[in-house]
Amino acid sequence: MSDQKTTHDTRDRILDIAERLFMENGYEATSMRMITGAAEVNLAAVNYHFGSKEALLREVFRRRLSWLNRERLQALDRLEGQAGGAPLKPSQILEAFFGTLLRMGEDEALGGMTFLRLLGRTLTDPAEFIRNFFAGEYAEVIDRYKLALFRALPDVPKAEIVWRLHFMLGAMSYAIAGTDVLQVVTGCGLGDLAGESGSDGPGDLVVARRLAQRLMPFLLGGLRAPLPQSIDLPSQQQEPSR
Amino acid sequence: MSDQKTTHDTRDRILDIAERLFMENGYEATSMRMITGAAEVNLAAVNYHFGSKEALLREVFRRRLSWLNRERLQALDRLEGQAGGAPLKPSQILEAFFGTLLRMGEDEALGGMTFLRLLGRTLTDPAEFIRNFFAGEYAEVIDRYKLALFRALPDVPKAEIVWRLHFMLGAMSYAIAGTDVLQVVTGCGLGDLAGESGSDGPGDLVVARRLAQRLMPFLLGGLRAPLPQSIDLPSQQQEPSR
DNA sequence: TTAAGATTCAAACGAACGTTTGAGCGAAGT
DNA sequence: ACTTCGCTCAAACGTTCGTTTGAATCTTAA
Repeated sequence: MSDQKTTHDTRDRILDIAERLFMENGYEATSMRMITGAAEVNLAAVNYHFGSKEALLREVFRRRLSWLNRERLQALDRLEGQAGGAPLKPSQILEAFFGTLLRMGEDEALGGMTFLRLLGRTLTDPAEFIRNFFAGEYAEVIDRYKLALFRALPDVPKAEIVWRLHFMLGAMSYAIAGTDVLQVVTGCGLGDLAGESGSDGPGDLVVARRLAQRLMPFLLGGLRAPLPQSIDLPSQQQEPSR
Repeated sequence: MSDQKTTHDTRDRILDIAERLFMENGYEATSMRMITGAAEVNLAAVNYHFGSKEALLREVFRRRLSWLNRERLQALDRLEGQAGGAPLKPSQILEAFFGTLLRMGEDEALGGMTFLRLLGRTLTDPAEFIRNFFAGEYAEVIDRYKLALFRALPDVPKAEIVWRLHFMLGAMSYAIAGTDVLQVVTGCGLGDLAGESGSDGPGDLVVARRLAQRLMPFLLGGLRAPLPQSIDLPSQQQEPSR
Protein backbone atom coordinates (compact mmCIF):
# COMPACT_ATOMS: atom_id res chain seq x y z
CA MET A 1 0.00 0.00 0.00
CA SER A 2 2.06 2.93 -1.17
CA ASP A 3 0.36 6.03 0.20
CA GLN A 4 2.59 8.30 -1.82
CA LYS A 5 0.44 10.17 -4.29
CA THR A 6 1.63 13.06 -6.38
CA THR A 7 -0.12 15.03 -9.07
CA HIS A 8 1.24 12.97 -11.90
CA ASP A 9 0.32 9.86 -10.07
CA THR A 10 -3.37 10.62 -10.44
CA ARG A 11 -3.09 12.05 -13.94
CA ASP A 12 -1.10 9.14 -15.31
CA ARG A 13 -3.21 6.54 -13.59
CA ILE A 14 -6.31 8.04 -15.19
CA LEU A 15 -4.64 8.08 -18.59
CA ASP A 16 -3.47 4.47 -18.30
CA ILE A 17 -6.83 3.17 -17.16
CA ALA A 18 -8.75 5.24 -19.71
CA GLU A 19 -6.53 3.93 -22.47
CA ARG A 20 -7.34 0.37 -21.54
CA LEU A 21 -11.09 0.90 -21.00
CA PHE A 22 -11.58 2.96 -24.16
CA MET A 23 -9.87 0.13 -26.02
CA GLU A 24 -12.02 -2.56 -24.43
CA ASN A 25 -15.40 -0.82 -24.65
CA GLY A 26 -15.08 2.11 -27.03
CA TYR A 27 -15.43 5.77 -26.16
CA GLU A 28 -19.20 6.05 -25.75
CA ALA A 29 -19.59 2.79 -23.84
CA THR A 30 -16.93 3.77 -21.31
CA SER A 31 -18.30 5.98 -18.53
CA MET A 32 -16.42 8.37 -16.29
CA ARG A 33 -17.43 6.26 -13.32
CA MET A 34 -15.89 3.15 -14.87
CA ILE A 35 -12.63 5.03 -15.39
CA THR A 36 -12.41 6.74 -12.01
CA GLY A 37 -13.59 3.59 -10.28
CA ALA A 38 -10.91 1.40 -11.86
CA ALA A 39 -8.25 4.07 -11.34
CA GLU A 40 -9.31 4.47 -7.70
CA VAL A 41 -9.58 8.24 -7.97
CA ASN A 42 -12.46 10.58 -7.31
CA LEU A 43 -15.11 11.03 -9.98
CA ALA A 44 -14.34 14.74 -10.29
CA ALA A 45 -10.64 14.11 -10.92
CA VAL A 46 -11.09 13.69 -14.67
CA ASN A 47 -12.84 17.02 -15.10
CA TYR A 48 -10.32 18.68 -12.79
CA HIS A 49 -7.24 17.42 -14.61
CA PHE A 50 -8.50 17.27 -18.20
CA GLY A 51 -11.64 19.38 -18.39
CA SER A 52 -14.03 16.92 -19.99
CA LYS A 53 -14.40 13.34 -21.21
CA GLU A 54 -13.63 14.40 -24.77
CA ALA A 55 -10.47 16.17 -23.65
CA LEU A 56 -9.44 13.05 -21.75
CA LEU A 57 -9.65 10.94 -24.90
CA ARG A 58 -7.66 13.54 -26.79
CA GLU A 59 -4.96 13.51 -24.12
CA VAL A 60 -4.86 9.71 -24.11
CA PHE A 61 -3.98 9.87 -27.79
CA ARG A 62 -1.83 12.96 -27.69
CA ARG A 63 0.74 11.54 -25.29
CA ARG A 64 1.25 8.58 -27.64
CA LEU A 65 0.88 10.28 -31.01
CA SER A 66 3.29 13.09 -30.22
CA TRP A 67 5.98 10.45 -29.76
CA LEU A 68 4.86 8.53 -32.85
CA ASN A 69 4.75 11.62 -35.07
CA ARG A 70 8.19 12.73 -33.98
CA GLU A 71 9.61 9.27 -34.54
CA ARG A 72 8.02 8.92 -37.96
CA LEU A 73 9.33 12.26 -39.15
CA GLN A 74 12.81 11.51 -37.82
CA ALA A 75 12.82 8.14 -39.58
CA LEU A 76 11.94 9.79 -42.87
CA ASP A 77 14.50 12.52 -42.34
CA ARG A 78 17.13 9.89 -41.67
CA LEU A 79 16.31 7.94 -44.83
CA GLU A 80 16.25 11.03 -47.02
CA GLY A 81 19.53 12.18 -45.55
CA GLN A 82 21.15 8.84 -46.37
CA ALA A 83 19.72 8.86 -49.90
CA GLY A 84 21.15 12.28 -50.61
CA GLY A 85 18.43 13.61 -52.89
CA ALA A 86 17.64 10.32 -54.61
CA PRO A 87 14.12 8.88 -54.30
CA LEU A 88 13.63 6.34 -51.55
CA LYS A 89 12.60 2.74 -52.08
CA PRO A 90 8.92 2.07 -51.32
CA SER A 91 9.95 -0.63 -48.88
CA GLN A 92 11.99 1.90 -46.92
CA ILE A 93 9.06 4.30 -46.72
CA LEU A 94 6.67 1.62 -45.57
CA GLU A 95 9.16 0.38 -43.01
CA ALA A 96 9.54 3.88 -41.62
CA PHE A 97 5.81 4.51 -41.48
CA PHE A 98 4.32 1.19 -40.41
CA GLY A 99 7.38 -0.25 -38.73
CA THR A 100 7.62 2.68 -36.39
CA LEU A 101 4.01 2.23 -35.34
CA LEU A 102 4.26 -1.51 -34.90
CA ARG A 103 7.37 -1.06 -32.80
CA MET A 104 5.20 0.90 -30.36
CA GLY A 105 3.29 -2.30 -29.83
CA GLU A 106 6.44 -4.01 -28.62
CA ASP A 107 7.11 -1.51 -25.85
CA GLU A 108 4.68 -1.39 -22.97
CA ALA A 109 6.09 1.97 -21.91
CA LEU A 110 4.81 3.37 -25.21
CA GLY A 111 1.37 1.88 -24.76
CA GLY A 112 2.06 -1.57 -26.16
CA MET A 113 -0.65 -3.50 -27.93
CA THR A 114 -3.26 -1.80 -25.76
CA PHE A 115 -2.66 1.52 -27.47
CA LEU A 116 -2.35 -0.10 -30.90
CA ARG A 117 -5.69 -1.78 -30.49
CA LEU A 118 -7.25 1.44 -29.23
CA LEU A 119 -5.88 3.31 -32.21
CA GLY A 120 -7.20 0.77 -34.69
CA ARG A 121 -10.64 0.74 -33.13
CA THR A 122 -10.88 4.52 -32.84
CA LEU A 123 -9.72 5.35 -36.38
CA THR A 124 -13.10 4.24 -37.72
CA ASP A 125 -15.14 6.06 -35.07
CA PRO A 126 -17.53 8.45 -36.80
CA ALA A 127 -17.67 10.99 -33.94
CA GLU A 128 -16.83 14.40 -35.31
CA PHE A 129 -14.49 15.56 -32.55
CA ILE A 130 -12.48 12.36 -32.95
CA ARG A 131 -12.10 12.69 -36.70
CA ASN A 132 -11.15 16.37 -36.40
CA PHE A 133 -8.59 15.49 -33.78
CA PHE A 134 -6.98 12.77 -35.85
CA ALA A 135 -6.96 14.94 -38.94
CA GLY A 136 -4.99 17.59 -37.08
CA GLU A 137 -2.61 15.13 -35.47
CA TYR A 138 -1.87 13.24 -38.67
CA ALA A 139 -1.77 16.09 -41.19
CA GLU A 140 1.94 16.80 -41.26
CA VAL A 141 3.13 13.21 -41.16
CA ILE A 142 0.69 12.03 -43.83
CA ASP A 143 1.74 14.85 -46.11
CA ARG A 144 5.43 14.10 -45.76
CA TYR A 145 5.02 10.38 -46.43
CA LYS A 146 2.64 11.01 -49.29
CA LEU A 147 5.22 13.19 -51.02
CA ALA A 148 7.92 10.61 -50.39
CA LEU A 149 5.79 7.95 -52.07
CA PHE A 150 5.12 10.26 -55.01
CA ARG A 151 8.85 10.60 -55.54
CA ALA A 152 9.48 6.91 -55.01
CA LEU A 153 6.87 5.90 -57.59
CA PRO A 154 7.07 8.59 -60.28
CA ASP A 155 5.32 6.42 -62.90
CA VAL A 156 2.25 5.74 -60.78
CA PRO A 157 -0.55 8.33 -60.87
CA LYS A 158 -0.68 10.30 -57.63
CA ALA A 159 -4.36 9.57 -57.14
CA GLU A 160 -3.56 5.87 -57.34
CA ILE A 161 -0.86 6.21 -54.69
CA VAL A 162 -3.27 7.99 -52.37
CA TRP A 163 -5.80 5.21 -52.83
CA ARG A 164 -3.22 2.58 -51.97
CA LEU A 165 -1.95 4.50 -48.97
CA HIS A 166 -5.58 4.54 -47.92
CA PHE A 167 -5.83 0.76 -48.33
CA MET A 168 -2.57 0.15 -46.49
CA LEU A 169 -3.75 2.27 -43.58
CA GLY A 170 -6.92 0.21 -43.55
CA ALA A 171 -5.20 -3.16 -43.50
CA MET A 172 -2.98 -2.00 -40.66
CA SER A 173 -5.74 -0.30 -38.71
CA TYR A 174 -7.99 -3.32 -38.89
CA ALA A 175 -5.19 -5.71 -38.07
CA ILE A 176 -4.10 -3.88 -34.93
CA ALA A 177 -7.72 -3.38 -33.85
CA GLY A 178 -7.93 -7.11 -33.26
CA THR A 179 -11.70 -7.35 -33.66
CA ASP A 180 -11.69 -9.39 -36.85
CA VAL A 181 -14.41 -11.94 -37.35
CA LEU A 182 -11.75 -14.37 -38.51
CA GLN A 183 -10.37 -14.49 -35.01
CA VAL A 184 -13.64 -15.65 -33.54
CA VAL A 185 -14.43 -17.99 -36.41
CA THR A 186 -11.05 -19.60 -36.96
CA GLY A 187 -9.50 -19.03 -33.57
CA CYS A 188 -6.44 -17.81 -35.38
CA GLY A 189 -4.95 -14.38 -35.78
CA LEU A 190 -4.01 -11.50 -33.59
CA GLY A 191 -6.47 -12.25 -30.82
CA ASP A 192 -5.17 -15.79 -30.62
CA LEU A 193 -1.64 -14.54 -30.20
CA ALA A 194 -2.53 -11.79 -27.81
CA GLY A 195 -4.56 -13.76 -25.31
CA GLU A 196 -6.75 -10.71 -24.88
CA SER A 197 -9.01 -11.88 -22.10
CA GLY A 198 -6.79 -12.54 -19.14
CA SER A 199 -4.92 -15.63 -20.22
CA ASP A 200 -1.25 -14.79 -20.44
CA GLY A 201 -0.26 -15.60 -23.97
CA PRO A 202 2.92 -14.27 -25.55
CA GLY A 203 3.81 -10.71 -24.56
CA ASP A 204 3.24 -7.59 -26.59
CA LEU A 205 6.72 -7.81 -28.05
CA VAL A 206 6.11 -11.18 -29.68
CA VAL A 207 2.63 -10.24 -30.86
CA ALA A 208 3.76 -7.00 -32.46
CA ARG A 209 6.76 -8.64 -34.15
CA ARG A 210 4.74 -11.46 -35.65
CA LEU A 211 2.14 -9.02 -36.89
CA ALA A 212 4.75 -6.77 -38.49
CA GLN A 213 6.43 -9.74 -40.12
CA ARG A 214 3.19 -10.73 -41.84
CA LEU A 215 1.83 -7.30 -42.54
CA MET A 216 4.80 -5.62 -44.20
CA PRO A 217 5.09 -8.00 -47.19
CA PHE A 218 1.35 -7.80 -47.72
CA LEU A 219 1.39 -3.99 -47.80
CA LEU A 220 4.35 -3.90 -50.15
CA GLY A 221 2.68 -6.38 -52.46
CA GLY A 222 -0.47 -4.30 -52.54
CA LEU A 223 1.40 -1.06 -53.13
CA ARG A 224 3.30 -2.53 -56.07
CA ALA A 225 0.37 -4.34 -57.63
CA PRO A 226 -0.30 -3.69 -61.35
CA LEU A 227 -2.55 -0.73 -61.99
CA PRO A 228 -6.21 -1.26 -62.92
CA GLN A 229 -6.41 -1.50 -66.70
CA SER A 230 -9.59 0.44 -67.49
CA ILE A 231 -9.43 4.14 -66.74
CA ASP A 232 -12.84 4.58 -65.23
CA LEU A 233 -16.34 3.18 -65.37
CA PRO A 234 -16.93 0.33 -67.83
CA SER A 235 -19.33 0.39 -70.74
CA GLN A 236 -22.77 0.67 -69.29
CA GLN A 237 -23.76 4.11 -68.03
CA GLN A 238 -26.52 3.75 -65.53
CA GLU A 239 -27.83 7.00 -64.11
CA PRO A 240 -30.14 6.91 -61.06
CA SER A 241 -33.26 8.62 -62.36
CA ARG A 242 -34.71 11.42 -60.30
CA MET B 1 -52.40 -11.32 -46.63
CA SER B 2 -50.32 -9.58 -49.27
CA ASP B 3 -51.29 -6.11 -48.09
CA GLN B 4 -48.74 -5.49 -45.36
CA LYS B 5 -48.97 -1.75 -45.47
CA THR B 6 -49.23 -0.79 -41.84
CA THR B 7 -46.88 -3.27 -40.20
CA HIS B 8 -44.03 -3.31 -42.66
CA ASP B 9 -44.36 0.36 -43.31
CA THR B 10 -43.35 1.17 -39.75
CA ARG B 11 -40.88 -1.70 -39.49
CA ASP B 12 -39.04 -0.86 -42.68
CA ARG B 13 -39.00 2.87 -42.00
CA ILE B 14 -37.38 2.17 -38.63
CA LEU B 15 -34.82 -0.15 -40.23
CA ASP B 16 -33.94 2.34 -42.97
CA ILE B 17 -33.54 5.26 -40.60
CA ALA B 18 -31.64 3.21 -38.03
CA GLU B 19 -29.26 2.01 -40.72
CA ARG B 20 -28.43 5.58 -41.65
CA LEU B 21 -28.15 6.92 -38.10
CA PHE B 22 -26.08 4.00 -36.83
CA MET B 23 -23.75 4.66 -39.75
CA GLU B 24 -23.51 8.38 -39.08
CA ASN B 25 -23.13 8.28 -35.29
CA GLY B 26 -22.29 4.74 -34.28
CA TYR B 27 -24.44 2.42 -32.20
CA GLU B 28 -23.92 3.91 -28.74
CA ALA B 29 -24.21 7.52 -29.85
CA THR B 30 -27.52 6.88 -31.62
CA SER B 31 -30.48 7.03 -29.25
CA MET B 32 -33.89 5.47 -29.67
CA ARG B 33 -35.40 8.95 -29.69
CA MET B 34 -33.20 10.01 -32.58
CA ILE B 35 -34.34 6.98 -34.55
CA THR B 36 -38.06 7.16 -33.78
CA GLY B 37 -38.02 10.92 -34.20
CA ALA B 38 -36.45 10.79 -37.63
CA ALA B 39 -38.65 7.88 -38.67
CA GLU B 40 -41.74 9.71 -37.40
CA VAL B 41 -42.93 6.77 -35.38
CA ASN B 42 -43.69 6.40 -31.71
CA LEU B 43 -40.83 5.84 -29.29
CA ALA B 44 -42.26 2.49 -28.21
CA ALA B 45 -42.41 1.20 -31.77
CA VAL B 46 -38.84 -0.08 -31.73
CA ASN B 47 -39.33 -2.18 -28.63
CA TYR B 48 -42.67 -3.40 -29.93
CA HIS B 49 -41.38 -4.52 -33.32
CA PHE B 50 -37.84 -5.59 -32.45
CA GLY B 51 -37.70 -6.05 -28.69
CA SER B 52 -34.67 -3.94 -27.84
CA LYS B 53 -32.09 -1.59 -29.27
CA GLU B 54 -29.58 -4.41 -29.61
CA ALA B 55 -32.10 -6.55 -31.48
CA LEU B 56 -32.78 -3.60 -33.79
CA LEU B 57 -29.12 -3.38 -34.75
CA ARG B 58 -29.01 -7.11 -35.35
CA GLU B 59 -32.05 -6.90 -37.61
CA VAL B 60 -30.56 -3.96 -39.51
CA PHE B 61 -27.62 -6.19 -40.36
CA ARG B 62 -29.51 -9.42 -40.78
CA ARG B 63 -31.72 -8.20 -43.61
CA ARG B 64 -28.59 -7.21 -45.57
CA LEU B 65 -26.22 -9.99 -44.56
CA SER B 66 -28.66 -12.79 -45.31
CA TRP B 67 -28.72 -11.59 -48.90
CA LEU B 68 -24.94 -11.12 -48.96
CA ASN B 69 -24.19 -14.53 -47.49
CA ARG B 70 -26.49 -16.27 -49.95
CA GLU B 71 -24.98 -14.40 -52.87
CA ARG B 72 -21.42 -15.11 -51.79
CA LEU B 73 -22.06 -18.82 -51.39
CA GLN B 74 -23.82 -19.00 -54.74
CA ALA B 75 -20.94 -17.20 -56.43
CA LEU B 76 -18.48 -19.70 -55.01
CA ASP B 77 -20.71 -22.63 -55.96
CA ARG B 78 -20.93 -21.31 -59.49
CA LEU B 79 -17.16 -20.94 -59.80
CA GLU B 80 -16.46 -24.37 -58.38
CA GLY B 81 -19.04 -25.89 -60.65
CA GLN B 82 -17.42 -24.34 -63.70
CA ALA B 83 -13.95 -25.43 -62.59
CA GLY B 84 -15.09 -29.02 -62.22
CA GLY B 85 -12.89 -30.03 -59.32
CA ALA B 86 -9.86 -27.97 -60.28
CA PRO B 87 -8.64 -25.29 -57.85
CA LEU B 88 -9.92 -21.78 -58.54
CA LYS B 89 -7.74 -18.81 -59.37
CA PRO B 90 -7.19 -16.46 -56.43
CA SER B 91 -8.52 -13.58 -58.50
CA GLN B 92 -11.77 -15.45 -59.01
CA ILE B 93 -12.15 -16.07 -55.30
CA LEU B 94 -11.47 -12.45 -54.41
CA GLU B 95 -13.87 -11.26 -57.08
CA ALA B 96 -16.60 -13.50 -55.69
CA PHE B 97 -16.00 -12.44 -52.11
CA PHE B 98 -15.21 -8.72 -52.33
CA GLY B 99 -16.92 -8.01 -55.63
CA THR B 100 -20.21 -9.31 -54.33
CA LEU B 101 -20.01 -7.01 -51.33
CA LEU B 102 -18.97 -3.97 -53.31
CA ARG B 103 -21.81 -4.57 -55.72
CA MET B 104 -24.17 -4.07 -52.78
CA GLY B 105 -22.85 -0.55 -52.62
CA GLU B 106 -24.05 0.09 -56.15
CA ASP B 107 -27.65 -0.82 -55.42
CA GLU B 108 -29.60 1.42 -53.10
CA ALA B 109 -32.23 -1.27 -52.71
CA LEU B 110 -29.57 -3.42 -51.05
CA GLY B 111 -28.49 -0.64 -48.73
CA GLY B 112 -26.05 1.13 -51.03
CA MET B 113 -23.01 2.88 -49.65
CA THR B 114 -24.93 3.63 -46.46
CA PHE B 115 -24.90 -0.03 -45.49
CA LEU B 116 -21.33 -0.52 -46.67
CA ARG B 117 -20.13 2.34 -44.51
CA LEU B 118 -22.14 1.04 -41.56
CA LEU B 119 -20.61 -2.39 -42.01
CA GLY B 120 -17.07 -1.05 -42.16
CA ARG B 121 -17.54 1.08 -39.09
CA THR B 122 -19.23 -1.65 -37.08
CA LEU B 123 -16.76 -4.44 -37.85
CA THR B 124 -14.25 -2.85 -35.47
CA ASP B 125 -16.79 -2.19 -32.71
CA PRO B 126 -15.61 -3.93 -29.53
CA ALA B 127 -19.11 -4.50 -28.09
CA GLU B 128 -19.48 -8.16 -27.26
CA PHE B 129 -22.97 -8.69 -28.63
CA ILE B 130 -21.88 -7.18 -31.95
CA ARG B 131 -18.81 -9.37 -32.29
CA ASN B 132 -20.76 -12.47 -31.35
CA PHE B 133 -23.40 -11.59 -33.91
CA PHE B 134 -20.90 -11.08 -36.70
CA ALA B 135 -19.06 -14.27 -35.81
CA GLY B 136 -22.26 -16.24 -36.19
CA GLU B 137 -23.33 -14.51 -39.39
CA TYR B 138 -19.95 -14.85 -41.09
CA ALA B 139 -18.89 -18.31 -39.92
CA GLU B 140 -20.08 -20.42 -42.85
CA VAL B 141 -19.04 -18.02 -45.61
CA ILE B 142 -15.60 -17.37 -44.13
CA ASP B 143 -15.00 -21.08 -43.80
CA ARG B 144 -15.96 -21.82 -47.41
CA TYR B 145 -13.78 -19.07 -48.84
CA LYS B 146 -10.90 -19.97 -46.58
CA LEU B 147 -10.92 -23.52 -47.87
CA ALA B 148 -11.18 -22.29 -51.46
CA LEU B 149 -8.06 -20.17 -50.92
CA PHE B 150 -6.22 -23.11 -49.36
CA ARG B 151 -6.88 -25.12 -52.50
CA ALA B 152 -6.03 -22.20 -54.78
CA LEU B 153 -2.67 -21.62 -53.09
CA PRO B 154 -1.42 -25.08 -52.11
CA ASP B 155 2.20 -23.91 -51.74
CA VAL B 156 1.39 -21.14 -49.26
CA PRO B 157 1.19 -22.09 -45.58
CA LYS B 158 -2.41 -22.05 -44.39
CA ALA B 159 -1.58 -19.76 -41.49
CA GLU B 160 -0.15 -17.28 -43.94
CA ILE B 161 -3.32 -17.38 -46.04
CA VAL B 162 -5.44 -16.70 -42.97
CA TRP B 163 -3.27 -13.72 -42.09
CA ARG B 164 -3.65 -12.30 -45.57
CA LEU B 165 -7.37 -12.88 -45.64
CA HIS B 166 -7.37 -10.97 -42.39
CA PHE B 167 -5.44 -8.09 -43.97
CA MET B 168 -7.67 -8.03 -47.04
CA LEU B 169 -10.76 -7.85 -44.86
CA GLY B 170 -9.13 -4.94 -43.07
CA ALA B 171 -8.28 -2.98 -46.18
CA MET B 172 -11.82 -3.41 -47.45
CA SER B 173 -13.50 -2.72 -44.13
CA TYR B 174 -11.54 0.46 -43.60
CA ALA B 175 -12.04 1.60 -47.16
CA ILE B 176 -15.81 1.24 -47.10
CA ALA B 177 -16.01 2.80 -43.65
CA GLY B 178 -15.00 6.08 -45.23
CA THR B 179 -13.58 7.60 -42.05
CA ASP B 180 -9.96 7.67 -43.15
CA VAL B 181 -7.78 10.52 -41.98
CA LEU B 182 -6.47 10.81 -45.52
CA GLN B 183 -9.86 12.05 -46.63
CA VAL B 184 -9.82 14.95 -44.24
CA VAL B 185 -6.15 15.74 -44.78
CA THR B 186 -5.90 15.38 -48.54
CA GLY B 187 -9.52 15.95 -49.50
CA CYS B 188 -9.21 12.89 -51.69
CA GLY B 189 -10.61 9.42 -51.43
CA LEU B 190 -13.94 7.84 -50.77
CA GLY B 191 -15.40 10.76 -48.84
CA ASP B 192 -14.52 13.09 -51.66
CA LEU B 193 -16.29 10.89 -54.15
CA ALA B 194 -19.25 10.24 -51.94
CA GLY B 195 -20.14 13.80 -51.00
CA GLU B 196 -21.18 12.47 -47.65
CA SER B 197 -22.48 15.66 -46.06
CA GLY B 198 -25.46 16.66 -48.10
CA SER B 199 -23.85 17.81 -51.32
CA ASP B 200 -24.96 15.55 -54.16
CA GLY B 201 -21.77 14.12 -55.53
CA PRO B 202 -21.70 11.05 -57.74
CA GLY B 203 -24.24 8.41 -56.83
CA ASP B 204 -23.57 5.21 -54.94
CA LEU B 205 -23.10 3.29 -58.18
CA VAL B 206 -20.16 5.40 -59.29
CA VAL B 207 -18.58 5.48 -55.85
CA ALA B 208 -18.78 1.73 -55.39
CA ARG B 209 -17.43 1.02 -58.87
CA ARG B 210 -14.44 3.31 -58.50
CA LEU B 211 -13.66 1.83 -55.11
CA ALA B 212 -13.85 -1.72 -56.41
CA GLN B 213 -11.66 -0.83 -59.37
CA ARG B 214 -8.90 0.41 -57.07
CA LEU B 215 -9.30 -2.08 -54.27
CA MET B 216 -9.29 -5.37 -56.17
CA PRO B 217 -5.80 -5.03 -57.69
CA PHE B 218 -4.43 -3.96 -54.33
CA LEU B 219 -5.90 -6.99 -52.56
CA LEU B 220 -4.64 -9.36 -55.23
CA GLY B 221 -1.17 -7.85 -55.03
CA GLY B 222 -1.12 -8.27 -51.28
CA LEU B 223 -2.38 -11.83 -51.42
CA ARG B 224 0.30 -12.84 -53.92
CA ALA B 225 3.16 -10.99 -52.26
CA PRO B 226 6.33 -13.00 -51.53
CA LEU B 227 6.32 -14.73 -48.19
CA PRO B 228 8.30 -13.30 -45.28
CA GLN B 229 11.76 -14.83 -45.39
CA SER B 230 12.56 -15.42 -41.73
CA ILE B 231 10.46 -18.01 -39.99
CA ASP B 232 9.87 -16.24 -36.73
CA LEU B 233 11.45 -13.68 -34.45
CA PRO B 234 14.90 -12.46 -35.49
CA SER B 235 17.86 -12.64 -33.21
CA GLN B 236 18.60 -8.96 -32.77
CA GLN B 237 16.98 -7.10 -29.91
CA GLN B 238 16.18 -3.69 -31.30
CA GLU B 239 15.50 -0.93 -28.79
CA PRO B 240 13.32 2.00 -29.92
CA SER B 241 15.04 5.33 -29.45
CA ARG B 242 13.50 7.66 -26.98
C1' DT C 1 -72.17 -5.56 -36.18
C1' DT C 2 -69.12 -7.12 -33.11
C1' DA C 3 -65.42 -9.25 -30.90
C1' DA C 4 -60.47 -10.17 -31.08
C1' DG C 5 -56.13 -9.10 -32.25
C1' DA C 6 -52.55 -5.97 -33.93
C1' DT C 7 -50.55 -1.56 -33.74
C1' DT C 8 -49.92 3.18 -32.07
C1' DC C 9 -49.84 6.51 -28.57
C1' DA C 10 -48.64 9.75 -24.52
C1' DA C 11 -46.69 9.30 -20.29
C1' DA C 12 -43.93 7.69 -17.04
C1' DC C 13 -40.33 4.54 -15.00
C1' DG C 14 -35.70 3.90 -12.61
C1' DA C 15 -31.05 4.07 -13.79
C1' DA C 16 -27.07 6.05 -15.54
C1' DC C 17 -24.89 9.79 -17.80
C1' DG C 18 -21.24 14.01 -17.78
C1' DT C 19 -20.57 17.84 -15.10
C1' DT C 20 -20.50 21.13 -11.18
C1' DT C 21 -20.21 22.55 -6.51
C1' DG C 22 -18.18 23.91 -2.17
C1' DA C 23 -16.09 22.25 1.71
C1' DG C 24 -11.85 19.95 3.29
C1' DC C 25 -7.06 18.57 3.12
C1' DG C 26 -1.84 18.96 3.11
C1' DA C 27 2.32 20.97 1.78
C1' DA C 28 4.69 24.95 0.43
C1' DG C 29 5.65 30.46 0.70
C1' DT C 30 6.07 34.54 3.46
C1' DA D 1 1.24 31.40 12.37
C1' DC D 2 -1.29 32.28 8.56
C1' DT D 3 -2.30 32.49 3.84
C1' DT D 4 -2.08 30.46 -0.58
C1' DC D 5 -2.61 27.05 -3.78
C1' DG D 6 -3.00 22.50 -5.84
C1' DC D 7 -5.64 18.72 -5.20
C1' DT D 8 -9.26 15.44 -3.33
C1' DC D 9 -13.68 14.44 -1.77
C1' DA D 10 -18.84 13.38 -1.15
C1' DA D 11 -22.91 15.00 -2.86
C1' DA D 12 -25.83 16.76 -5.87
C1' DC D 13 -27.02 18.93 -10.37
C1' DG D 14 -30.09 18.59 -14.60
C1' DT D 15 -30.41 15.73 -18.55
C1' DT D 16 -30.87 11.78 -21.26
C1' DC D 17 -30.92 6.95 -21.64
C1' DG D 18 -33.59 2.27 -22.87
C1' DT D 19 -37.61 0.32 -21.48
C1' DT D 20 -42.41 -0.37 -19.82
C1' DT D 21 -47.22 0.55 -19.20
C1' DG D 22 -52.15 0.75 -20.14
C1' DA D 23 -55.37 2.93 -22.69
C1' DA D 24 -56.72 4.39 -27.45
C1' DT D 25 -57.04 3.32 -32.24
C1' DC D 26 -57.00 0.61 -36.23
C1' DT D 27 -57.56 -3.92 -38.93
C1' DT D 28 -59.60 -8.13 -39.76
C1' DA D 29 -62.77 -11.91 -39.93
C1' DA D 30 -66.89 -14.32 -38.22
